[in-house]
Amino acid sequence: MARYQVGIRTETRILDATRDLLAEGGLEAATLKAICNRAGVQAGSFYNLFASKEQAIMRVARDAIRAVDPDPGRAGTDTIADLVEAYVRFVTDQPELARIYLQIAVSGSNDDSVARRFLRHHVRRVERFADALQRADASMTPSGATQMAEVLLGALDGLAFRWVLDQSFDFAGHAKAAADQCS
Amino acid sequence: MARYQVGIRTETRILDATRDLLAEGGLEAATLKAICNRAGVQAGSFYNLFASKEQAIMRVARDAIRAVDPDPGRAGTDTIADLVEAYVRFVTDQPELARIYLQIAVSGSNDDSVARRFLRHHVRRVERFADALQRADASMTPSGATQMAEVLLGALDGLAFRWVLDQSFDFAGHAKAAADQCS
DNA sequence: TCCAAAATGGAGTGTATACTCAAATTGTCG
DNA sequence: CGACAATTTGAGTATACACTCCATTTTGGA
Repeated sequence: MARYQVGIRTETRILDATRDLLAEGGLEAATLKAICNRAGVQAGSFYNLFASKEQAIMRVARDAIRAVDPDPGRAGTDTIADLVEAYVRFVTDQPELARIYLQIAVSGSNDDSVARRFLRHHVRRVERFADALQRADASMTPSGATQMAEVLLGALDGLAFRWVLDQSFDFAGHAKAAADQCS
Repeated sequence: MARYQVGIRTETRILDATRDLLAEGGLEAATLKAICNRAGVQAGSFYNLFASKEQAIMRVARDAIRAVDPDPGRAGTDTIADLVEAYVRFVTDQPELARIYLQIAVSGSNDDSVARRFLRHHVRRVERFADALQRADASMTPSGATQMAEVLLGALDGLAFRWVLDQSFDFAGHAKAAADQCS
């Protein structure tokens, strides 16, 4: 029952290929054939390791979602500026991953586990932002901080969306402006 | 070359069918077969009127995008609250269209005219918002108003995105909170 | 060294899709 | 009416796709 090394290597090759294809051409480019070609593998091998194409894509997407979160080790100590900067860096460093993030979230997958996963991460981020807001301004009520965090994160998402459509947009500058409005 | 009435009627039937299908099941539900079935038309008739399926969808999407804009007749007189309310109403009244709006914009379509169209409308809306902001606070510089309008619209887009994923989210309330932060 | 489990190749299946075309039908106008 | 263009039909084409099957090869532990 123990897995062979070669199988594990093949798995990572497939995941790498999937990630690359998603980054280059979005969901539509990530066909089974394209994935197998790029991974240097035949369909049979793919299905020896993954139950479906979607499963491979979800593995990649899950990692992308995780990457949006700033360093979890610093939770409870980071400022709003830190958190915003981490978000901006993720989006600008990995624009295609950011697009995939949006694309999958909005694609109305038959399997809504995707949406739920996104939401879980979103909620966690909101908490982190709200925490930072409250540390900066002790007079803020918890629910007020949460609401403001939702708005700020919404703004970041929306500005990222806009930047994905038009990369000449000054995403970082507007993100900072959004953060400044919360002080 | 003059068009017969019957052809015009068929065209609207096809567009109605397309709109309904998009509203009910998103892009994935709007297959050629489904559109033709619902319109009571054969594939040949469809292609007598439209060059491609995408063309029909774009016609519907274009109208939907237009609908996001509040009454153009009141441009120059409406308040931020008016504009935000119009946005909220569009999203909550037509959730599927809002999803398609996001879906098409982010899909990295082979034809980037879609993205450009979205951007054009976005820029127009930003101007409208910036105008309202400046009317409310004359001390605001034009570029400051534009930046704030971008942030506010970004927040609305982001909050709408969140609402599309989780319709129990209080979109209207947070949208109002975002608007209030701009006063 | 042996062998069962794991991995692989690759042809093949089934299905859904957008789209075409020649022929038949229908609408308009002189 | 009669001619002719606009429209419609519906069977048909081409293609892309995810996925299966299974004989063969490779792996790694006993």
